[in-house]
Amino acid sequence: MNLTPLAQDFVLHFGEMGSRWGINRTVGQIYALLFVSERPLNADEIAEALAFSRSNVSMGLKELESWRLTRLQHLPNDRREYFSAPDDVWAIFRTLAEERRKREVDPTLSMLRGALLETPANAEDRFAQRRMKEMHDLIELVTLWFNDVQRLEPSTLKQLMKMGAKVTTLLDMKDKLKLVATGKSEKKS
Amino acid sequence: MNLTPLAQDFVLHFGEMGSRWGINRTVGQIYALLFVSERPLNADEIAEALAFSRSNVSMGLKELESWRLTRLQHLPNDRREYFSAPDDVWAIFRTLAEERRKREVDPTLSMLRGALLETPANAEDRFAQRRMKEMHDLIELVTLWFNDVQRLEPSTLKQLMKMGAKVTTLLDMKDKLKLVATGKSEKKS
DNA sequence: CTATAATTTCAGTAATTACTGAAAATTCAA
DNA sequence: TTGAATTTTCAGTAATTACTGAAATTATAG
Repeated sequence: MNLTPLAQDFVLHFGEMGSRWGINRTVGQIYALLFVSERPLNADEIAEALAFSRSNVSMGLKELESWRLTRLQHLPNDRREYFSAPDDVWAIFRTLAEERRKREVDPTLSMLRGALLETPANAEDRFAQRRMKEMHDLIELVTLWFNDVQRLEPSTLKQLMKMGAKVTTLLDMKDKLKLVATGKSEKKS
Repeated sequence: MNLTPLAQDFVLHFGEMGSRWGINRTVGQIYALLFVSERPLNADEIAEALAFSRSNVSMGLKELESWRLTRLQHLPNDRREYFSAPDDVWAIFRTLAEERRKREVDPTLSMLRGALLETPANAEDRFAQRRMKEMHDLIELVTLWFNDVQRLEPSTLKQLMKMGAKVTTLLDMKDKLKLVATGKSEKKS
């Protein structure tokens, strides 16, 4: 199996990017390869295409499985395992986000909650706790929001994102309607 | 300068988290320390508090400066430089996101655009390009959206996030109003 | 079962990244 | 200017992380 220059570039770029996001370079490359590959690949094909040892590929695939980012299947009359990336790019990003939340965000939130329950030893601690509270509240807000919107239909989500900051016009509209309904006149901002 | 157990835990946790997000552990610790510190700190204080060499702190602070995450100031009658984290947690997250976009997302988008302009060598390339297009479009959509909403007032943003998926009710409302305005009756979904 | 194909594990090694101390460079008060 | 204080640089080393090949394990066709 030989990579075309096009696939080559993509794979190398994602290896690089992966390593900037705390993902092992080879794992990034393996996933990039699966992502652009039309048919599922077995470990030997991956090893050959990327020139990694078979054992390295095995570990990389294990890692990807632990992130729930791969699909595993079997082909008729072939004992080997074939791997692929999900068809839906949105699903991939969502899984990645969910998994990072579980591994990094949730533990951080509980560390912060624990710290906020401690009795501050002095003025510095009191200040530190105030800061931790700010961080906790921000992370929690974003997490809850994310949890909420990730359940939306991708089409709805796309529609919302395309509106961007214009969603605020909807907020304004809502407020105006409310004012009309209650018979109050609009306030000046 | 001696860290209380409270600050200690926080600092160690963020060192750990940093390293999972592609940020050097000591840089994460330095920033965590600045974040929970009420007054700005100089490099020697940081080095002592975290038991790093002075040169390591120097490099860490340089790194943080390159991310635009620190404020640098001088105290009266003191030649040393004092560092602090911005007061506003939202601002910190926004800066981090902006900087990551500049360093990782934008280069990825241009790599993808370049790849999409190439003439595919074969069927595999054609498929790969289709996948890259999907990824490109998703990243672009999210980036534009982010760019858009980050300009909102933090209070507006908070209000929107608290609504979460309920923003869709606003969308529905908008659609209904439009239908009323154009004299059409509501369709069944 | 048995033989073989496929996968995983893991100890050893390679490669990378992080850190230090010493020296160089810079800054600034006098 | 000068020289002490401060910061930065960087070569060398330490620590960590990644990778490999050989051996062990697991799976399955016959």
